[in-house]
Amino acid sequence: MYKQLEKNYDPSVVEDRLYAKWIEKNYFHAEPDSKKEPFTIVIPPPNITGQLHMGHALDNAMQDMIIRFKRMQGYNALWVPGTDHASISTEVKIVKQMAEEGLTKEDIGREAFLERAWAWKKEYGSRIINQLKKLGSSCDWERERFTMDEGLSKAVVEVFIRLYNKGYIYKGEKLINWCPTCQTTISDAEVVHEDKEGHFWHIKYPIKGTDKFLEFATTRPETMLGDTAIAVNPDDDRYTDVVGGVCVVPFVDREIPIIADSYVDMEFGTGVVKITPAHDPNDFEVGIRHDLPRINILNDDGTINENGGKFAGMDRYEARKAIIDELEEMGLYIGCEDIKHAVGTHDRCGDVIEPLIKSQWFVKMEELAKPAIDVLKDGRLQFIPDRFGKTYLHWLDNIRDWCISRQLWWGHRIPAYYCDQCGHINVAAEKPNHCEKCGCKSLTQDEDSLDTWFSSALWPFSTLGWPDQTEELKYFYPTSVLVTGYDIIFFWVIRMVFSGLEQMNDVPFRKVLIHGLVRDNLGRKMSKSLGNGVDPLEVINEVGADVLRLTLITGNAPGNDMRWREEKVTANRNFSNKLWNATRFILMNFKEGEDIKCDLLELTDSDKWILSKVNSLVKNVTENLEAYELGVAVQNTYDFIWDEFCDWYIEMVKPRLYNEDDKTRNAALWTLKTVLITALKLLHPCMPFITEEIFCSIQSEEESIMISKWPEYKEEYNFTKEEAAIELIKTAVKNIRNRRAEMNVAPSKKVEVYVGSADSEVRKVFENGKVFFAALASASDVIVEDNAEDKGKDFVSIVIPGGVISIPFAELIDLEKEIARLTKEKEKLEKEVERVEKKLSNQGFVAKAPEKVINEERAKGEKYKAMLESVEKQLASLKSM
RNA sequence: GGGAGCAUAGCUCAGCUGGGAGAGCAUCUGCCUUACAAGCAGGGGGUCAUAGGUUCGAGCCCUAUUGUUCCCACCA
Repeated sequence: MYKQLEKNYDPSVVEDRLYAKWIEKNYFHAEPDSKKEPFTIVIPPPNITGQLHMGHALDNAMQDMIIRFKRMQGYNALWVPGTDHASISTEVKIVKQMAEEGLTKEDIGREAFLERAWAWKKEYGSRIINQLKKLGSSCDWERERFTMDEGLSKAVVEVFIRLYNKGYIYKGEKLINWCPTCQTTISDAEVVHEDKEGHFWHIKYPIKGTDKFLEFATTRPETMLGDTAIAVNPDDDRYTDVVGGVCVVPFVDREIPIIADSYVDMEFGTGVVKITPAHDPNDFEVGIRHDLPRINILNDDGTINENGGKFAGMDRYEARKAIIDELEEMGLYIGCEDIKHAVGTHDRCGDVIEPLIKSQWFVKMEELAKPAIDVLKDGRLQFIPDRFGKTYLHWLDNIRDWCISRQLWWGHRIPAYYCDQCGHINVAAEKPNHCEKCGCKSLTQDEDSLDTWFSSALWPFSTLGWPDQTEELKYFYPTSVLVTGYDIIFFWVIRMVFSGLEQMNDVPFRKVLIHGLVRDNLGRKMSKSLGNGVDPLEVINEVGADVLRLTLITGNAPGNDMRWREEKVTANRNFSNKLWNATRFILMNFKEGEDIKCDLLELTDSDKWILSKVNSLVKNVTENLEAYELGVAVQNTYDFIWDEFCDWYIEMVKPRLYNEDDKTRNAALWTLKTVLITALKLLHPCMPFITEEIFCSIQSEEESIMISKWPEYKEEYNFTKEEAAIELIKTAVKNIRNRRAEMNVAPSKKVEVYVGSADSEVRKVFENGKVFFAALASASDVIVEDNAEDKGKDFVSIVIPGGVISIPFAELIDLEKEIARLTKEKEKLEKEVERVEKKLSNQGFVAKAPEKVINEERAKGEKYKAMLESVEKQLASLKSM
């Protein structure tokens, strides 16, 4: 009936075995079922290029914890897994791989390239999935999806067409972010502004027809090759006479107007700004206002193009230097100052982004953003913690159109077909036979592909079958909660929200649980370049997934970053060891075929105490999990198991277990088992493996803890009186241990302990708890008596609430020390009494504080007064010796 | 320039709607007590950043200040 446990718990063996069992039993799978309430999570799909790092481990540990909790609670819990094609990352990897063979994309062509990419996906795409399994993730693997699989690609095309037909997607010539390294456009969200050391070059342009100059400063001198105006503020008296004049751009000898525009800040620098509409967002706007030409001076690889005259062909930085050199020779260079300024860089490759004008595809955001703002404001969407809602709103309030086309091959190709005859754009799921405008049969598909995030934006509904109206979609959408890091709100969360609202007319998820970053032990970001990353798989190999998960879940609040500390791992490993050994101990005491059914009436005070404790814990943990306070929930379970259950209850129960004749032995066994199973269930969502292993060893009715019923708070397990009784005994035990330690009494020395109290209730408590009280207090015998008077010089006395404990330590007593100790005790109690009395004599307190608080204070006051009286008596008696 | 977070024991961090300051690690003392030395028992250590305010009562709410971290932003 009961399987004895191995001496040591070996996660490396157990975890794989149990995971295989869960898979085999199909526990992770969920089907629509109108009789049950759904609870859905979609995984933030990891990149197929990715390897599991601590961020993934945290994110997925949290999701698994939530989904396991909900599954046990009786929800129809579905966790949809999958991966993202990660267009840029993957393409870069494949290009690199080809480069080693001396090949380029152009060499092999689009089709062959895509073949390679799919082969790559096939080989590496499952890697991170297997790593998620090692973590214990209870995803429904039958529903695993990939952003480029057939169904999801269909969804992408469908959304593109719908948005295009509504006018939300358009193609236009705009200033975009260009990455010269990756040779593609990127969205605003992918540009990170980094403070970099740079130079501020002061230059002057000659004013045509005069011998005067206009002086200005720039951080990018090479852009002067594309200057089409020079601007001053209309209110700037210094320049009123030159406005309307013309400057000459050196090298290219272009004549450009001197214009007045309020965008120019008079206070800054010389109050003169060169205008390059083709390479600067502000200048672009100025250019529109003044109808200026836009001259692009850059090639896609970041070199200067033919518009750069003699500098054509040079790299942008090379040209920068050459221009300064030549300006100096021409006497147009004034000087240079070192400055620190924000430079836009590509988040993937780190290269400096060049703003330039290209014809690209955009999603018009204004209309789409509105409902996304509304759902947060009206509470249909909620961030945990709340504050991230502000980040979300701020971004949406300032949103600009989303550039979705990428000059990449790996991804969803834009479903737009240009008529070779009339140039009309035909947007359709399949290549049309003829142009819808002119009927011409020759059409060419757009070469570009879509931003990776365009497909992941659809993830919450595309994975459930959309655009088909599947049962899954109807049942599981909207999903319940999205778990992700704060660094991904802009990229993904926002785009899923407006996409869900637009296509499904409902939020994609009701809640967004935000977590922070896992940093190294010095608080630095884990990064490849620093080499400070901790590999979660190594941690799993060493201590198991349970301990990894426990370490990630505990000790930090939602949304906050956490530090990875080796000591914490060790402490948590020790906890799992503690749990294992506690179970071993319990199982050792069960006998084959023993009946452990038990009536509540058979329970002792201590049984009721721990039952009552675990009952409160059930309530507490459930509430915390429901509020997504995962760390608090687990911490409370941890504390309960270690402190209350192991350190106190098991110790209390030992004498009963060791004594075959003890009539309450069965009650003890029943309580041990009941409490342990309850605690295991509470711990299961966080530590799925060890709890399953123990659960299956200690009881035989159910086949798995993960499909067992989540414990519920039961009023009949609420034993307030017994709780108080045991707390009193604990106080007595602690005091006795303390005194013994202070007096250096060897733990092996056992002496009688007298408990004196005038209160029959108190006497009853100690009578009832005599057996374990003796064991815990190293007593050879416990004598409970109604005499609470001091026992004189042969005894050490300890005052506890409601009574006095006396221990015969005559030979150990140092009268002076004892008097000093009691005097200190007396002073302490006097202070307490004073504090309570002050509080109770405060009219405001008595009038306004809740009754419960006042009563508690009164009770404390009485308790302390009685104890003080007792201490005073003792002191007097000692002093008289 | 705008916004947010953090500041609690030597270290790393909890502290849920305001009712007498907690954990882990570290440290000191004593224990191989038949589940666990990856353990047990006991101790020391905090005017909860500073200054005001609200309240009967503030680590928690409000205001300001200091330090620190992060996010957003087109000052050339």
